[in-house]
Amino acid sequence: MKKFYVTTPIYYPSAKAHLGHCYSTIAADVLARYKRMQGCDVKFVTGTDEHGMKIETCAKKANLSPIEYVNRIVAQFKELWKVLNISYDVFIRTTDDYHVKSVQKIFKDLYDKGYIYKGKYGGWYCSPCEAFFTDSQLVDKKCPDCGREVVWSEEDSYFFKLSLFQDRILDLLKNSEGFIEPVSRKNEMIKFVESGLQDFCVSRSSFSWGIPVTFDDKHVVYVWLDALTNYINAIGYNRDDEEFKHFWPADVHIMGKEIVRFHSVIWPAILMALDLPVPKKIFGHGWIILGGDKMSKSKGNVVDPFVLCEKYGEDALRYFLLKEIPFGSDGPFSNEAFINKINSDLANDLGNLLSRSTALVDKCFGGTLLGELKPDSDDEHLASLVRSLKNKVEIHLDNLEFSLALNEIWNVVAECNKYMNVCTPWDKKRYAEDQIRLSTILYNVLETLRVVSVLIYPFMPKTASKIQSQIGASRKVCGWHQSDKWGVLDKKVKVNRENAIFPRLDVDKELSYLENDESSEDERLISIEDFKKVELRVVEVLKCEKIEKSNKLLKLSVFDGSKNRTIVSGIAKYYSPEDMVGKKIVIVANLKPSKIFGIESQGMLVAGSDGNSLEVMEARNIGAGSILS
RNA sequence: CGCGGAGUAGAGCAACUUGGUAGCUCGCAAGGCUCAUAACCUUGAGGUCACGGGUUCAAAUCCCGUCUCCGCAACCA
Repeated sequence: MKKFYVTTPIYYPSAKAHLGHCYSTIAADVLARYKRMQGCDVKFVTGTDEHGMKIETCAKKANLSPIEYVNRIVAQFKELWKVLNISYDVFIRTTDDYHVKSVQKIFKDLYDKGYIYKGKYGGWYCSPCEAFFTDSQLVDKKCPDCGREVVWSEEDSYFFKLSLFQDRILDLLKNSEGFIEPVSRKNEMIKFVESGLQDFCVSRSSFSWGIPVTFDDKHVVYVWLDALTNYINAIGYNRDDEEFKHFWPADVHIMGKEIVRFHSVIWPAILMALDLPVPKKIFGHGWIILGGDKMSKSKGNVVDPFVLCEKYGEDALRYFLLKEIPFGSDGPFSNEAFINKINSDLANDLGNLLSRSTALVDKCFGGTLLGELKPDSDDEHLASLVRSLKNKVEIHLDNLEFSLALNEIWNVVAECNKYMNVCTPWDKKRYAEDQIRLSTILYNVLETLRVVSVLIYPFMPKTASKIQSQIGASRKVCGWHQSDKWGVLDKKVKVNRENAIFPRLDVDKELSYLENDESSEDERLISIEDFKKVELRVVEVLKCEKIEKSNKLLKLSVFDGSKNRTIVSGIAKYYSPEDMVGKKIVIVANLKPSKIFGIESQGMLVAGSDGNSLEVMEARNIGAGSILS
């Protein structure tokens, strides 16, 4: 059986996953599903790159250990992939034990072979930010983050001898057909390599959140040797030789164009140093541009993939990203374009085709076709288009031309809608004498839908199976290899008409929901009277304990100025009981008491959360019992 | 002169390598149909192809220059 190994980058969990992460991952998922359908032995790897100073800093800010911090964000990534129906085989974390061990061994091996040596790394250091910057990063010779003075500083570092590989890399870039795609990026990389490669730093001693260098405990492995080697470690390098040899080299690494350089220069050099083959293809896709006034106004957080999936289904998002933006070029995302695309392509074209055809089968034949066919010359055009569709889709998918593949499929959908308009199967007079012909027309439409459903499966798995269930196509006629056959569907097929697979959306309504514009803002405004109804009171925490069997809940005893109250709050993930005792915090004092986990909670504490971290509002200098206004 | 990409109908894009009446999708307008999710089908309106110059019988397409926008500039994850 042929193997196929596809990867996404491993993402940096310093903040929530965004649309760009979704884009790479969805593309990789489509390929993985496509190859599995074809019968390949597929390995699809994604994961997270969890080390580095930035994580260390973010964790400190959130008052967490680095591992606690990344655990939390990694959980969000995984949740998002679940929501998006991503069928990865391996989720590798650079904190995984097997990865850590392998990186240490790789580091040592390269050191022993002489590809890694000890040197000095210099940079502009900003001590409040604890960060190094290069000359070019400085803004007015000051720290680009905080604007303060920086000082030149040097530290010992291990370096990888990238310079040694210049000729071999250049040869690879120039002479390996299809190694970097799209080709425009290839020329860029060649220019870059020709300008001369310098050794790069592979260890740091200025922070500690990383994989320790086994033979020099001051140092941790820095970035690329840690991150890039995930691609071999995930499939068993230094651990499971058989598995590794089966899947390596990767068939394609998918990534955003900004990291093509590291994958096409540094990564092959590392592999060469390890005497391993280089990957077959590096594909650098374009970026999703978030434009438009409304979007930038609220800084892009309007585009929350979780919200989009929940509201419109993951298939709609998967479709939109791959259909609208040619893979390789940049393309815009806007809520408006997204909603419009759902309406035009998914509701009007595909959804409506399914709806009108199954409705007619119900109406004319009580849901079950006659079981006899009477072909006509009208059918030939449609049939031949359908038969040749699989081949076109495969060519485009093999070239990672997702949008072109979808174009071909939607051409057939449009052609099928035309076919119905020409054949007018709703015309009772026309077919009064010829029910078999009528049945045949509807059969042809369902057969087209069967093929379409199979071919869109990699893109929209859930939609594909919805269509198959509605047209009564059994699993055994929905294999990939049956998608270039015409007439496979049972001739006496019984349809199961159900709700619209993509209900038409009201654009204005959806936009105001998604963007919270003025009109809906009015409804959110409250009067001062409304506000005065809320009694905010400072209380002092006397006792605090974890509630047994719950993950999130703490039980607090507080003094509100006149009496003690019990408050149950879902902050256990962020605060330990010891943290809370003695704190003066703000509560909503006149909230109706309610029972949580069997305990009556007499108020609600006020806390702020950005989704990643949570902070309880404190009132340090106001006495317990004070009312806030 | 650091490197590279882009500027084409209201919007988003294609055509540029291999010069020859500017295509697609959405939107808009008119008509058809009425099975269907006010969906489907047909037709139409709308562009001096960023600007200036050059080569040519002929340039969005080749050459030179100008302007504007956007990435990259290596040790940033």
